[in-house]
Amino acid sequence: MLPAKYSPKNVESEIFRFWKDNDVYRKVKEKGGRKFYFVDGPPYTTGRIHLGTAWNKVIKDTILRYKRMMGYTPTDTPGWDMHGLPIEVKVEQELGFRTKRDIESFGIDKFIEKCMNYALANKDAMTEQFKMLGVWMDWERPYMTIKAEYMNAAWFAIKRAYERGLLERKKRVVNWCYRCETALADAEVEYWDEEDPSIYVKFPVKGENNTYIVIWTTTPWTLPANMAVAIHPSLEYAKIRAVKNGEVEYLILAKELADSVLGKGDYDTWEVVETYLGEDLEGLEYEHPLADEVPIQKKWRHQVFFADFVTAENTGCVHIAPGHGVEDYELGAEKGLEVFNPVDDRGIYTEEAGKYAGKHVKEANDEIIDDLYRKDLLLVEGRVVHRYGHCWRCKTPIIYRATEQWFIKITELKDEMIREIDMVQWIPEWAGSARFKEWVSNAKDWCISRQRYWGIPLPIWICEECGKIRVVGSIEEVPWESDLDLHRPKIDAVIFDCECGGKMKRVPDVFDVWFDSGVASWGSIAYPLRKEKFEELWPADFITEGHDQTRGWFYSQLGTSVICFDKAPYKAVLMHGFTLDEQGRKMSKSLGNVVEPEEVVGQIGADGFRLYVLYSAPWEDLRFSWEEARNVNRMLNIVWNAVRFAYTYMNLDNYRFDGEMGELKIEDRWILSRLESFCKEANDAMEGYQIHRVVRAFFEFFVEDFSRWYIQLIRPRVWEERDSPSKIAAYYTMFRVIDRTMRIIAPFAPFISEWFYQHVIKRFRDGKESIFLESYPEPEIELINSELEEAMKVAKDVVEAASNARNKAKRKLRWPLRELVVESENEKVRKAVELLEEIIRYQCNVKNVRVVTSFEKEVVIKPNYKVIGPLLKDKAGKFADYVSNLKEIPEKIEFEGEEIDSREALVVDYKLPEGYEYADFPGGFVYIYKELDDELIREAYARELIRRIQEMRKELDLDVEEFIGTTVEMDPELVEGWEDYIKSETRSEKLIFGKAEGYVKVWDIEGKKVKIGIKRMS
RNA sequence: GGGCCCGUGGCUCAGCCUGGUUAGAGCGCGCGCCUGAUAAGCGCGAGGUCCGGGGUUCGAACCCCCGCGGGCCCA
Repeated sequence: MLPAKYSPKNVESEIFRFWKDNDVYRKVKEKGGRKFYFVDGPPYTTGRIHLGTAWNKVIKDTILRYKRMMGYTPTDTPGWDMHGLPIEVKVEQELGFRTKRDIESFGIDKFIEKCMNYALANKDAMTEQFKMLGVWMDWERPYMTIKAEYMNAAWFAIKRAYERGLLERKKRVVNWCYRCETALADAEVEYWDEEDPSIYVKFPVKGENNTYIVIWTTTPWTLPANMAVAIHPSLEYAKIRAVKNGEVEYLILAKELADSVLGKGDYDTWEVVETYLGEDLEGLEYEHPLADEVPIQKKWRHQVFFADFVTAENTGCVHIAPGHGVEDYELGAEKGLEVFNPVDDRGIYTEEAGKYAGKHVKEANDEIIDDLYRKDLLLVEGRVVHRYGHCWRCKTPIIYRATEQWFIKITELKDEMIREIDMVQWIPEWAGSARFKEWVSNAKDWCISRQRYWGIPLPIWICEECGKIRVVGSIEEVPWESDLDLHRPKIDAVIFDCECGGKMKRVPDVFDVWFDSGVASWGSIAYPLRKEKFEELWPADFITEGHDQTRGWFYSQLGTSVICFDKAPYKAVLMHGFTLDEQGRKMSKSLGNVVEPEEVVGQIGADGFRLYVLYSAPWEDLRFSWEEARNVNRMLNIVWNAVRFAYTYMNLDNYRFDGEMGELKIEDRWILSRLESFCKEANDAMEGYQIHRVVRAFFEFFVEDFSRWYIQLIRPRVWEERDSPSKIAAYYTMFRVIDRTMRIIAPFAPFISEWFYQHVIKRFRDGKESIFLESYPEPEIELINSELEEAMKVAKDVVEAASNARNKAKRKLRWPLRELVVESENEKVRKAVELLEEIIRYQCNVKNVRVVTSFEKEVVIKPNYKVIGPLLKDKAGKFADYVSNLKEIPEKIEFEGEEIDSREALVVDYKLPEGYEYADFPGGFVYIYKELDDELIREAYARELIRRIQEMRKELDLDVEEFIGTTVEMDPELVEGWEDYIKSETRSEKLIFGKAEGYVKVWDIEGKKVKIGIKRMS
């Protein structure tokens, strides 16, 4: 016997042990087959997996297992993204560090060691979590971004970029984190709402008294670096005469914005005295508002320029600081402005900032506002809530700073990248054609340098004497012994001799971590250090990641790959969604709505977890719901029960699956057809990576068709004689269904399918060591009989309708009825009912089934009181009289001068011949004859009796085959003629009407007291 | 301001690409039923302006356009 209840825990621990003890994973891998290059997007080694990463790996594992069963040997090297700021920040926190100086004095070597150990420990912890989900990857041999052979892949790429003229060192405004003291890529900036100062500042126009250009800013700290004002050439500007406390001043700003701006200040009156287009203002000079505080500003001329990016917002005049803004910088470059940046790495003003030197920019805001106020250059001061960028790891607000950085000129590669996007199969299609293309076409040059420690060192050496650059493209050009010794500070000690006789030193920067993972498609197979695999496999056949990777890994890989090979590194990309909580919110610690994968697995098992996450469309966000997760578990329980049913009887009969079909009955042919239809659906869906369709089809087939319908139909057949051809057919059919279905669903639910393979499938036929050494079933199309499938649908509908009619007639199913009539004008329906008449008769518990095109019933038209009541009030009664004379529904009703919609006001009922009840179904109507005669009642009583004896047998915990003696205290006439039936159904050797003996219970059958006694015979 | 996605009973979601009976499922709710797969299971019922508005079409949840609401990303 199989365990009565499905216990995921027991199933999983047994299978884990089985796989481990027998080294199954290795055997499956060694089976060999066609190549399939899968690249794992490396999760960052945070130490814990969350629902999203768990979902991600489950999708991957399902695809890999499917591919293996399809005869491929997919690469299944898991990856780990191990460098970067997040780990540095963690280690810094652990050590209580606040700045880079703390790290330097602690020792970079020791710091790096800490980071490495931290990353490695996290990797190990996460590996265990992934294993728990049943993910079969080569955990012993992962690829890691910290390995020399991997770092080599990044060096190779940067060298290629350099050779192609795509690597550039330039001063640019970058996102800067002053806590981490490093540049950040756009992808590393996270936006959320924050409150900042919002100030309107008056810039004095040169040579004119009391005349000002008005600008607006949320970053007062950038004003010391102001170099210009930008306006839009075709926007209308105005000079406003404004009066405050009797004093007059003139303000220049966009005309349409004047009232709203002036209204904020404390002016008494104002009026437009002059208007001009932006272009008339070009070249207008002004004095820097903080020229006294920042003396160096007196060196430069300040004037007004055009810029297209100016919009009619705020004042229409934009403060330009080329050292602190991307657009500012670009405008500055165009107009030849100085890139003035008086802020250092830590966000502290340098000496150049004059009076503000030594202050932190965020602290200087207030002082600058005060100074402006004191000088009467502050029109108004307020606060504003707006979206502002933050360092995505340490959450510090970023600032913009012009610094020297290393860039990849993505802008020159865009066309090629976009062309390559079209060569890739995207699932869903819009992930590539819309979302990713949009991102790439807006991409800017990629800043790849970081002023940090824990990362792949930039392999760029510069001569201190002549400035010559050497980009190293292979680790073989530098001394290295072990896997892990290419990090800082060791690599910093490598010095080359320059042709000029000078010394070449390495640029101290490390790579942006996105560059690390960007080279995964060859780094993971150690190219170019080793070449064979690359030549055989590249590019990847398939990758899958969440939609956040549009700007992440999909992008970084495409960029590096186009640089190195002019080609996309992947052929197919499945983009999946995000996991959210039930309300659709992000899961976060602060909201307290985080659900841990272990928690889910603990409740419903790994198979349950997997099927739950694979149940909905992968590209949609997944709102996690415990309710739904448990529901999947319930369905698995039905699967368990269905298999257990089959097993129980096949086992009892020592069944052997040898291809002998016996005599297949129509329901057998039906479920075998459905099996192949399901199999076809699964195969088709998997080819298009429509994973959820397989899971849905599986439950539909196995729970709905096999368990709820087929097994109900064949229950009597498993009690037939051992060599009965009909029973053999049932066994053959059930076995085939289970065998094939388990193999189809194995990639999705590996534990339960392996368990059934070991305990059920191999019990009745020879097999392989593991289900994963079997091949994935391909549909046998010739067994599909769509007409029969259609017909069975009709039969099911009829049975449902009959059940409905019984409900109305208050006739429970145990009570047999004389007749069931199906009324339909549809030829297909009639044929189906005739074909499956026996099934309908048995399922509906009726003696006779009849099909007619038209049943003798009378149409009765009644008023719909719900509608006409409120409408006609006291006239409703009169209306009812009027309606009672109608023979058919008229199009329109004119009643007492009112026009009434007949569809709303009338309801149709049918008057049936005496004794019938009806219900409708999609093909027509079903009628049952509900009257009982003595013969039916005797049968009904017999069944009532049987049912109770069965329950008593169970209460005594009797074996199914055990014989009993039964004594019943009731009028024997009630079941006359059914004695043998009762005896055989209940395995009673004797049935005596007399004093109840043995295990005795008193029952109430339809109001009659009946005492039943049973006892064991042996 | 831009791009993408989403909006279907109280809840979670299929269906939409490829238009075609009366729009489905599960959960929840109400009423029943069944029972040697059984601390399960099954049926029936109530509950839907398929976000709104226009268009294309003989026909739109589905295709197109314009809105509204939500999410993500970008500015």
